[in-house]
Amino acid sequence: MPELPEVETVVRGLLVALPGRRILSVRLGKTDFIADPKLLSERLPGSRIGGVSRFGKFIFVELAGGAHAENSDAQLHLLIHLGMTGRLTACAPSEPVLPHTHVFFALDDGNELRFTDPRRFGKMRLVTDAWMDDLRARWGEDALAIGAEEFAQRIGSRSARIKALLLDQHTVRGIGNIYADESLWRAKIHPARRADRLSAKQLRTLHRAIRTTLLAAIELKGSSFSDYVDAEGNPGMFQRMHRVYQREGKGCRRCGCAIQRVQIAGRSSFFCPRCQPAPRARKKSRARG
DNA sequence: AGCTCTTCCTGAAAGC
DNA sequence: TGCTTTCAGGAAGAGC
Repeated sequence: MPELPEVETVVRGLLVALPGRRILSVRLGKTDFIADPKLLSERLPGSRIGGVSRFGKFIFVELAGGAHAENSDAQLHLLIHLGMTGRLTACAPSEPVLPHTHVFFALDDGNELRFTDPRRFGKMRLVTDAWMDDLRARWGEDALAIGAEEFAQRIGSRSARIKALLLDQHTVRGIGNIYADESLWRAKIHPARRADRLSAKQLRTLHRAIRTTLLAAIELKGSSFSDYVDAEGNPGMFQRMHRVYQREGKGCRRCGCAIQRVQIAGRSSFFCPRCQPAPRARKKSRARG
């Protein structure tokens, strides 16, 4: 399940293989996850790849030129989301093709960029600079870029449960189920707590916990459970460091108490019942005086 | 408006 | 053993 650290790892790998390369041809398999497959095969051939960067869980591949590129306003770039099982790898064309590989880009150095995605929760589309500007302006800030103050501002006034907000990409971009649980455990905050009932100190602690967790995961090249691999096809190592995720019934690494699991926002949420105390139900307007 | 639930998809794992 | 059922999850869209 690629979240921010996994996507960051893929991008770092692609930065070695892609910038400066020209896309010679495009070959497509299933295309129901591509916004406009015809546009993709028409416009990409001839494009030169510039930078590769990450925004939340999106991979942004900057392009220059390409077929029918009359003016720079119409320059299209490639936006890719790995969804849950997406893999983006650069390799020799002679490498065996994994099942569910739906996109092949032939590159001018003889290598091939492939997109593999069994579940096809991934997304691929060509976007203009204006489209990207709009995305950056209207959607959440990247989880590693956001400051403590803006984080508290975006989160602190909301009545939704904190876990649901961390998963909502319109609030903060890049956090998924694994790193939401790991960050909340680190910050000692129960996933079902209402965001607007967290103290300012807890919001600061959570902001820091998210940064620490994400940066540590990037160091270890992400978490691999089922499908995730980096751009070279290697798994990450952070899953060995997980404190709560997928550890139901096992001992909390801080206090030894058995990790519990609840459903929040339709997702399994793992937490320590002792370190992360449950929210207490407030009684409505009890008669005073 | 804001929040939560449902849906998409496939393969691994659990259940019978 | 082999089939069926359940579950996992990102994010859009529906529903409340």
